[in-house]
Amino acid sequence: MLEFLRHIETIYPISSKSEEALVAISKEHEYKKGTNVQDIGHTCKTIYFVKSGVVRVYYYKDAIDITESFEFENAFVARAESLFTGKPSQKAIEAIEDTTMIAIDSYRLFNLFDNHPDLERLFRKIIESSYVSTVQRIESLQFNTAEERYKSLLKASPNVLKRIPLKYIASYLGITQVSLSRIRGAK
Amino acid sequence: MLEFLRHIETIYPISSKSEEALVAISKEHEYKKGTNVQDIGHTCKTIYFVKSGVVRVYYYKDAIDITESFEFENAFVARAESLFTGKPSQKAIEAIEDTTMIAIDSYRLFNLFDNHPDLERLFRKIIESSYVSTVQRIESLQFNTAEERYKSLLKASPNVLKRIPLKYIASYLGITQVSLSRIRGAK
DNA sequence: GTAACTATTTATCATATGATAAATTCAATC
DNA sequence: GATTGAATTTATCATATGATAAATAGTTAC
Repeated sequence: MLEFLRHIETIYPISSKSEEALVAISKEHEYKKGTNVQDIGHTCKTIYFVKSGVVRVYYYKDAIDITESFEFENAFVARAESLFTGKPSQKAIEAIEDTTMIAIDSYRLFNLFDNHPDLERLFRKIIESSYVSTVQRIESLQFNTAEERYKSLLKASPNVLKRIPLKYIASYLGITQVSLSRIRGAK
Repeated sequence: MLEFLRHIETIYPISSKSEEALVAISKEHEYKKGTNVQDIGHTCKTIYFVKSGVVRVYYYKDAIDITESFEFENAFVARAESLFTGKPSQKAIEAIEDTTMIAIDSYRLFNLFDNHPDLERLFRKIIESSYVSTVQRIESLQFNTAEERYKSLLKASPNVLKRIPLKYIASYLGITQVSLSRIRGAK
């Protein structure tokens, strides 16, 4: 749990009482490569923190597997559209490597907010930065070519390329696996 | 200000003291059709609430005007990437119709959060739902065709079509104006 | 109400990406 | 370490969308 608390401190430092309360509703879990952390159709009641490994969020469009996002060490993952609305999610979370995650019970977390305003602030800030990166992603999908998107991903997160199968990267970029391969080949 | 407070109540009801504090840092402004509410290069220190009218957020890519989003009555607008990072924004906000907005001073708002946790919760919820819609927009840009995107926009917000010039809708959908015209014509 | 300007449509041609299939490389399992 | 299956690349053809230009429709300002 120490890494978890250390990472949180870089976002927004919270009191030791709040730390204790947060730890009390959090549990560490391990997932083998290739297994689902959460399944499609399940209502999201957990916010995860990736301690080690990588996960992806994916869904199906016309029976085709589409990767919505990746999350590496020291990042939070949840299926916001289900977490914040209470509806079943159309997405799944899968471990791409053997992954250790810290699972935070969202129901109990939201209840903590009443007596721990610093926790609410922490999670507000987490959502804020997720929001900012999501908006940037829209810009990239709106008018950049597939090649531009690939190159800026490569520049921004070279580790993605090293640790993630290309087929997942392709759908993340909004193109087919074959197209991505062609773009890489073109040099 | 009444509509403003009434709308807020539908998101998360706040105490009357918090209402007062919020009103104290908010001001009503009017913008003529076609004028910029905020310019490119300006650091965003204001959160706007659209009372009447429509605005769009836009930026330039290779000297081409791209509309990132529209906001109608009873919606909040801000340039998050600047507001939350303190950096100058690469985007502008423009009134598409004569528009009345309520401008909330973000610096003073964030300071209020310490003594008004209900205000912080309100704005956390506002960001949460913005985040959810942004993620849905990514899905639509990731693997839907231009025609699918146009049709679902038409279905989801028929008023967009009525009140927004097509050239703005085109770039919002990630296509050129000419392509959008073709898609509409194809019928 | 006309002139000037802007928005939208239509047409033509070019190109990036999709779809499909096959070949190759890589990885996992016994 | 050979076999099997999965991931990636390569090739071919089809198509949606881009780029450009010109025509038409609609709006604004005097």
